[in-house]
Amino acid sequence: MIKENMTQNDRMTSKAHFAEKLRLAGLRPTRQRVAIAALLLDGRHRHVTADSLTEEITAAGLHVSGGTVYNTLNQFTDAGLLRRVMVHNDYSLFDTNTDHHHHFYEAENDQLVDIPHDDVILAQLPAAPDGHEIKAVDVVIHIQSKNS
Amino acid sequence: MIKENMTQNDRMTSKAHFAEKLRLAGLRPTRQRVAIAALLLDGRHRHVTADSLTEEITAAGLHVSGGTVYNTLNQFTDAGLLRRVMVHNDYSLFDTNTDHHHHFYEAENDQLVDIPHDDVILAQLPAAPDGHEIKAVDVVIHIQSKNS
DNA sequence: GGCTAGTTTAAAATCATTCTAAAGAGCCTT
DNA sequence: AAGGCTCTTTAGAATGATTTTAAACTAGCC
Repeated sequence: MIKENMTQNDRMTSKAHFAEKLRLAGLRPTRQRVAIAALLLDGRHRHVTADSLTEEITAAGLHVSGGTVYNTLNQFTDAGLLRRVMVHNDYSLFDTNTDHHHHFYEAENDQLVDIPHDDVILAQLPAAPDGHEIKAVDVVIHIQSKNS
Repeated sequence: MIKENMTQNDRMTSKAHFAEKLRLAGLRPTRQRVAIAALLLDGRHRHVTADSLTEEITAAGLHVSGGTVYNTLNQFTDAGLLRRVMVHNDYSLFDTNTDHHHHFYEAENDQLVDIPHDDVILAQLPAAPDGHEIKAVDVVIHIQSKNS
């Protein structure tokens, strides 16, 4: 999706690409949102926190205020560009992979690992309560290192 | 497990019952822990927060400091007497049902509903990463009211 | 070029949860 | 029943992630 060797022109193209992506999501493509989109929405699958994202932004020689980092993560999530993963409530984790997939979570190291989507989890789901419909199914498999 | 019409003697018996339960769990049966155990570990299945538990304690004409409510919930959870449910990260939810079961979660009303355990969820689980073993599998089915 | 609504900002506010240091209570031993 | 040692509880302060605030910007439109 994003090539290794980008020319100046490629960079501009991708910037426009992210701006367009934001517009389609109903978000005005501001400087900050485009910068964050370029970091998070490049197709790579990973998990970020408000903190780790701020570090990335800084490493890229940019600056975005803390409040905006939080707002942007929430807006991207609401727009379906990111997915919030619930594994603990110390802080929020966001997944750049919005496809339907599940996670292994190792509490010892607060480590989250994607479950390859071809490692299919077949589940016979119960019907949603009356008047309700299923929006999403989150499966978190808690793991721990073997004390062998 | 706990009868509707308890005599003074039954009450004392159940108090001893909870004290014993705590001892077996490796927890010294203090006044506060026994009181909370009597409220939470009576066999009824429900979901509580530090806040809702504090209200219950107050309603029962008792007082337990905030710090102790939190400590006790954590200790009960570590001892396997309660189960922590991860559905959002606004505050912690504890489930008095420690049996293996899953949940429906309705974000609109922050409502958590147990999935009847006979509504079996069959899942073909992937193998845990090398050197790890599966400790628990949490399934949360997010639901929303139909806009019919 | 300028308007206007939506956005960003730094700083303050919020809020659940944890920590602290001192006072209290199980419980074992005598 | 008293002593004592450790574990608990307590109220209040501290922490830390996240949200809110009010004022300074800016994207997109006329």
